[in-house]
Amino acid sequence: MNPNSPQTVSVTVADVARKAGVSKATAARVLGGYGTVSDRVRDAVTAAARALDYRPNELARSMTTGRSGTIGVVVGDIENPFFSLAMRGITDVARQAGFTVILINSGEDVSAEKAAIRTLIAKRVDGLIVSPAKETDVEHLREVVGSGRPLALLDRGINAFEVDTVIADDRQAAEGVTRQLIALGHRHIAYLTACDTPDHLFRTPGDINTGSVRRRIEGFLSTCREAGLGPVERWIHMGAVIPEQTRQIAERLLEGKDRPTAIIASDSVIGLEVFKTSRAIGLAIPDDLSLISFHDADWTAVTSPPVTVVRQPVYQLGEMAARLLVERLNGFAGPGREVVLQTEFVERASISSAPTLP
Amino acid sequence: MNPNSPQTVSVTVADVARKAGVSKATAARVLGGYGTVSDRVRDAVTAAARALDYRPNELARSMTTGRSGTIGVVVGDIENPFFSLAMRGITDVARQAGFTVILINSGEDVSAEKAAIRTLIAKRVDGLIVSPAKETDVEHLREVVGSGRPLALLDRGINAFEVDTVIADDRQAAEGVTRQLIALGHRHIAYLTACDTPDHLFRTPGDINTGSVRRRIEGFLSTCREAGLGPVERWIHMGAVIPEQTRQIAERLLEGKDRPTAIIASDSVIGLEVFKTSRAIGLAIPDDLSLISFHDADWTAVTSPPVTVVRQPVYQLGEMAARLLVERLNGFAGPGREVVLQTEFVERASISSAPTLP
DNA sequence: TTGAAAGCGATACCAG
DNA sequence: CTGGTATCGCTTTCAA
Repeated sequence: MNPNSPQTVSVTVADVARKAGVSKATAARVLGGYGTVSDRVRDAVTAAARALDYRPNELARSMTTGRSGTIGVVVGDIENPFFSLAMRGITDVARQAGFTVILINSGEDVSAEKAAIRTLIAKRVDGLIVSPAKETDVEHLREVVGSGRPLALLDRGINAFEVDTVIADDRQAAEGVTRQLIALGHRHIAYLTACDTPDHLFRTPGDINTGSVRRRIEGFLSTCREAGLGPVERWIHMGAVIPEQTRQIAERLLEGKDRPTAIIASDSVIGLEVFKTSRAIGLAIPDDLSLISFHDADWTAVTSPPVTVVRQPVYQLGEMAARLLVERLNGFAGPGREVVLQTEFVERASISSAPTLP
Repeated sequence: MNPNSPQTVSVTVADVARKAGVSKATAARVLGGYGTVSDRVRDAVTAAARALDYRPNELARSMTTGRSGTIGVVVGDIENPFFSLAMRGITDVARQAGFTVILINSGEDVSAEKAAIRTLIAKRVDGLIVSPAKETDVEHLREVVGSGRPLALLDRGINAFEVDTVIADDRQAAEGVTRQLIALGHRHIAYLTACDTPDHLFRTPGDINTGSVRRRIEGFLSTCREAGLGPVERWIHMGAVIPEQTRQIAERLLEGKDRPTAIIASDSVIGLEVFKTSRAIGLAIPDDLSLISFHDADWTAVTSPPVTVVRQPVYQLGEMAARLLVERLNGFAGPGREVVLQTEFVERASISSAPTLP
């Protein structure tokens, strides 16, 4: 058969074996690279395989070995630069370790996350990396570990049970920036996040389902309280899910009579929108308003003024999660590990001393 | 068995059948949702499945059906906002159509791309979406269609053989922006791209392996020539792969004696670096230098001045590629289709009349 | 070192 | 409507 002709039906080990004049088992041994075979036979089989353009069927292999060579990844939204960069870290490590990656977006929706995990288990992934949408609803994650598959959590931890977790030191980072703002004389600081509650009101950190954000808010609150500052719970504004909502929140905030002199944005998408809004309103950064954003997105360096940010080691977060998972896949069986990566405070020009308000 | 207990060995149709007191075939029919069964039996099997916490094994299913329910996607770099957004379009369509997505990064390297495709075929993906690193080296893509699997090309076409292709109207877009600059009096316009040749010198569009960029350059060149402008080939600068290289190119260009009065950046990463560099050098945009960038990245709207860009329908590019592929997967067998999506010229404030140079 | 044969977990055809 | 059985392509004992 012409090797270039469209190959409708795939050639199997049996075909190669026949052509090479050996048994199926022997052909499989050289094709699969296991067991021992004589050089003469190896050459014959290899030649036959090449002639027939043999392509191994990984599905069949997985059936018998029980390992699929794939890891499943569930993230909120691959379009988000945070996740796409973390994903790059994951895929790099995975490929190097010989694994392939199946990606599913949850859209930060728990039921979609559950469906995703079901699908991945059905596909018999060897392990999973998940960035859980909610820390309070984790039965499906428990099932994963129950199924015997290793699980690594990305950016958001679940204290409830023992799995490998990789997060950044969000709490300390939040404490640091808050302290900084307070030192500059700010007495009313707003914190904007995409997280939300049914009635859009913040009461306690327990209301926050996203671990990274909850830790930041805890740090923010405790630092404000230590400094004896006002009704800090009311300074936390939720529901900045899409730019339009963020804009509305920012407008209400900045045009109100008791406006904050500083804003902490929980991610770069929010930071960008706050930046735009304050400009639209005519407030000057940093003179009228100080702004600090989490996530060192590329645009933060080119605005006027450039934005002071908390740089998270996003690529490394993904890399480490994959590394921990691969270790498990290779047999490591110790207790769940929690890795906390350091953030970095990048000082630029969007914060200054608090203005003296009327 | 306690349903919460770690389930080391997976339960199969045979187990469910036994528990329900029916044959394997019958249990498989209700579990797989095919064939016909009586209500009584259906209930019994369903109950047994639930009690045993049965999880279907998609691998086994794929073995017999020959369909894996997965599509493979090979992109240059998922970290790049262009690809991550396109990927979002792909995954959205795929999920809705009941497919799952395996993602592999090629790093714009052809040999990695080849390996990726081998892997994906071994995993028996039902179809592939590829953004080919080089248009001149496509034997492996030919093999894909030879294997009987549908293939869709993203952002970069291969005229050589018939597959579905989705691109943007890069050529017209480039013509448009070039015409605009010429109308504003610019007589020396530079084009910066990440594409490269061994000696870093541009000679003909044939040197450009990335289809989208080649088409833009063709449009740029022909428009300049029509206007009777200078040594246009020398206005094309290659090798702006990483920010550092881009900076060097931009510095050399802007500090040279015959400096261009306008720059077209082939993507937003390059545009960002040109913006930074011109500011560092002390050239004012748009008075000293006009800048137009491809890709409407989010930062382009918040700089001072905001940057004029060519907006590409990136999400839709991915969406459409997936849509075409899914159609094939559902049996469509017509000839290869080429879909060209419209770009949009977003006029902001980074271009103006050419300055009168000394 | 090699071969025969038994799975892996589903689907699908053919009888009954 | 239900059951028996061959089959998918590969791995993996177990003997020879």
